[in-house]
Amino acid sequence: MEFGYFAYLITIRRNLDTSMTNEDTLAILKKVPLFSRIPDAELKDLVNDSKIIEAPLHKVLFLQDDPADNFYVVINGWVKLYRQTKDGDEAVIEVLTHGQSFAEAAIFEKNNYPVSAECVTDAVLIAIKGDTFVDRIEREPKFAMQMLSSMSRRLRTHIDFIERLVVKSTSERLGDFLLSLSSADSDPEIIHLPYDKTLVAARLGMKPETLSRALAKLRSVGVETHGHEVVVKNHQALRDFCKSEAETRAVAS
Amino acid sequence: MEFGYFAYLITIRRNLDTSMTNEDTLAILKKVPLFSRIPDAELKDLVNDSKIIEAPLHKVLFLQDDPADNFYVVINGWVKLYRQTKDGDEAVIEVLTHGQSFAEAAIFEKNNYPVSAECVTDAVLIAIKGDTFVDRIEREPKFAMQMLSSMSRRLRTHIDFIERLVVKSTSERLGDFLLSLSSADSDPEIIHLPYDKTLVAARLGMKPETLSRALAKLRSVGVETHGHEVVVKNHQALRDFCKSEAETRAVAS
DNA sequence: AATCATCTTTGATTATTGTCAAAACTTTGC
DNA sequence: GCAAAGTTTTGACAATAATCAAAGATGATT
Repeated sequence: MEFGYFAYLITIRRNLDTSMTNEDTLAILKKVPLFSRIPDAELKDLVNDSKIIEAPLHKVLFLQDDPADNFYVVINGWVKLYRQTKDGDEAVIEVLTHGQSFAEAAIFEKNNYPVSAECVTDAVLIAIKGDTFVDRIEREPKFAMQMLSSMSRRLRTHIDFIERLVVKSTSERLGDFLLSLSSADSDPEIIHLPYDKTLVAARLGMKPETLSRALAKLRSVGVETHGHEVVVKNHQALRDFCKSEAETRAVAS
Repeated sequence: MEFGYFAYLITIRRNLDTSMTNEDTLAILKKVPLFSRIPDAELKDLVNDSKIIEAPLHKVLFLQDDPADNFYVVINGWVKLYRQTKDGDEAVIEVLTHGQSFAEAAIFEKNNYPVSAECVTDAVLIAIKGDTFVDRIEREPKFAMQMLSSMSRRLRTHIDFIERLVVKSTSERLGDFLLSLSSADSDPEIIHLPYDKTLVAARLGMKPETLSRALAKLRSVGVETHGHEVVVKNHQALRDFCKSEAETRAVAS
């Protein structure tokens, strides 16, 4: 599926260079898990509220406390959701990629965004107008159910994150993260870090220096690093090390 | 409103001692924010899926990974949601009280509970059968919207929690917590801790000893403790100390 | 290939929080 | 009112992670 998805996105990108037709947008929406079970007729309406956005690296999509007018689906690239305090400290809440939606929650109750969103790679997104979408939910229960499922999944990832912050050490959190990126179970596996180590650190609630040292600690359970490639030589040893229960994937598949 | 609510609950409790009628249950449901905007006719149906539960202190309502058959609304008392690791470490995710619902998310997608739930006082709750409720959502969009609102509020409290765990010190977190319990803004204010300090500590992601020391640190910004009573002598000083933005309330009002 | 900027690692040190043990304080039941 | 159980605080110490500074890598640009 990965390959099909990306091949597909190349087509999309070509279209973007000229201009998107409604049919293109519809085709994209159908690929998004959040909308996969929505009948075509409904989706066609939704296209009118949707805008495809090509955003460059570092593009800020919105800032926390901005009025929430849109919610987003990532088509391609990576987006970081974060909180910033007055004195410049940053807490990364999530880092999302293709197929994942965000800021759905904010469009209910005419709220403001609880986080800021910034592209950490060049990215392609769909922005969906909030107010009309809310109307649509009220009319089409399938939308509502999809939304509820999506939000309960998000809730779960937050709970996982909180648990780890509270009970796990930095290297255990890193181990969990690596396992969540793992797609095979056969030793050795080469894992490609999807983004900067600085961002990985932030995403795991630690400083870059600490990540470096956490990575060093994992060498004793057979984890080797070469730039963005991480080699896991013994999955079971790593799982044991971080007392890992079966993990939720960090990346959409 | 507080007083009305409690007076009301006394009535409920008397009824429980004998036995609950459907009318009693309906009256309770109408008081719950989650259902406040649902038409009576709909709520009457819901009563058939609902059960009033009187649970004693330490009663475990469900364990994480149990199949999620019900979701709950707290009528009275306090309930703790938590994660437990194999080696006995515990992460408290939330502590809830009257008017607040929980485990709604789990009933979608026929999932398992992501957390365990335990009463930390004697408590009265409504348990609502999940599967029929999901059907009801699909038929009645107002339910869906209420649910979505409720879940987006929960999402926000989790994001707040994550942010604090990542960027704030233990005493800043404690300060935030006290401010969230604060109902007046006039100095001095006496705040009553709603539950054990051990639980407050867990709820803030720290050890009891650390809470004790955090409390000691806050003395320098005019916070005094006498058992479960905490006196805030200077709200502004406390706010400055924990760089507090306007806070979400920790307790339903 | 050389330069600049950025990212990553390492080292030395400090700050924060956790651990373990004991003492002080509360609460509850008798 | 006293014992027993449970909570909270304090003290000494250990472990963990952050900070600051510098040195190595890596990558992009010319």
